[in-house]
Amino acid sequence: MKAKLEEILHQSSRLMAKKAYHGTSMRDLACQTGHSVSGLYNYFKNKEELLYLINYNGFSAITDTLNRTLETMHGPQERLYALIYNHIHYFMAHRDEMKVMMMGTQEMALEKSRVIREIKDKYTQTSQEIVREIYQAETGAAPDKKEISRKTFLLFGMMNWIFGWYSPKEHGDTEALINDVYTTFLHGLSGEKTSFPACAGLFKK
Amino acid sequence: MKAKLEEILHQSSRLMAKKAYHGTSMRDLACQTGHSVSGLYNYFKNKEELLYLINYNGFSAITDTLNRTLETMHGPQERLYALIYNHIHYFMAHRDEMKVMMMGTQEMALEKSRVIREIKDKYTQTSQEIVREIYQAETGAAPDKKEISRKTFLLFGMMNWIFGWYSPKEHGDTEALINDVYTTFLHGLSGEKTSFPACAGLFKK
DNA sequence: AATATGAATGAACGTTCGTTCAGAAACTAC
DNA sequence: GTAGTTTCTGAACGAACGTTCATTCATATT
Repeated sequence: MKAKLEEILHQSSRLMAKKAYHGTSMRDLACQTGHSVSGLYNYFKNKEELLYLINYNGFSAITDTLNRTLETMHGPQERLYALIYNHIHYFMAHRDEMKVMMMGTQEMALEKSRVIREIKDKYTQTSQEIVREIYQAETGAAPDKKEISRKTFLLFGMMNWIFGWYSPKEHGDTEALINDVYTTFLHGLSGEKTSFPACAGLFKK
Repeated sequence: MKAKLEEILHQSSRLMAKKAYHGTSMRDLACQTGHSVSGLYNYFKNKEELLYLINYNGFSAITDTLNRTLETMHGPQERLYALIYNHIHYFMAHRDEMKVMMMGTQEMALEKSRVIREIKDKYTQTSQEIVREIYQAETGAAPDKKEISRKTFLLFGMMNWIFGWYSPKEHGDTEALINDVYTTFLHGLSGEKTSFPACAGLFKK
């Protein structure tokens, strides 16, 4: 009953990860899950709700495990590592769901997309807080709000883009990946600013 | 004539950036461009070709400007900065196109997707070469192929994810963003590896 | 003025879309 | 074995999809 919905959500993620939301038809999904088309509607109200449930379950899971982990960690570096470890490990175990979750909430009803946005905002806020703490701990300087925001999103970029290229065979195991992200971000954060004003002028708009 | 196709491609990017490929209908596009539905077919063979042209023009432009710029730059740091500057500036000026280009080539005919993949592969190769050079220059160590590959993709992640969050008002101007990416990656690359083996055990699978 | 050329159109084609619904099938409880 | 309940299904719905085509329109050439 509940397990069947979970299976439908997973298969739905597999299809939508390949062909996107509008490219995946209810008939495709019925074929993939072994149900009839009409039978699927016993488990959810409509197609749009599928997208919502995948997003809701995914983002809820990732924030829940992070918050539970952070309760026992208080050092800035450990907390940053926990954030990265949690994020990447979740997405490694749910790559199709991840891709669907990256697609945005455009196709959802307004109220549903607001629920998802709130979870994401809270996750972003937690992450920015961790980045702010470690910035202060590493540099001792007063953190600029815009800069913290930018750098947090750069971290997200490194982590979220993984689904587009990573394969263990070609790029090493997950631990190496996590360490690269952690090392890159930590040292990058505390590195002194280096600009190339002379260089920038060389490019024509 | 050619200008009208360019305009159609741009409007197509705008729509597809919002609603994805399958979510954008020929009728939507006709309405957006002011043409009739059938009139659009004077400018391209079919809908799938639209996706191809957006991708081809975009990736061609970005690689062409990069290659032209790299011809006059020989220092590893300058070359890295040029890569980042070129990538981010192009995507800032073509955000909708960028989003479409990130959607992948799943909906294209096989031969067309192969053309796109070849351009992307060459761009990746050039970037990896730059990263390899700077890794050697900064650390003096022999570069591990897998590590270079991973870190190059982390750089791409920081840059490609920008379209999902950046707004000048909230996160500062483009130059600050470019500098953050450059600084983060440069210092992150040469930073010594820091791992948390004790920490990793704290997480349950 | 007549003709040739390419651009643009409305109507229609056959498919496929998400969704519904009356009823069959399967399972429980008495 | 019968009645009640839940699970599932095939057929069908109207709407929207990408694409085609016989025309019309606009412009340029002779």
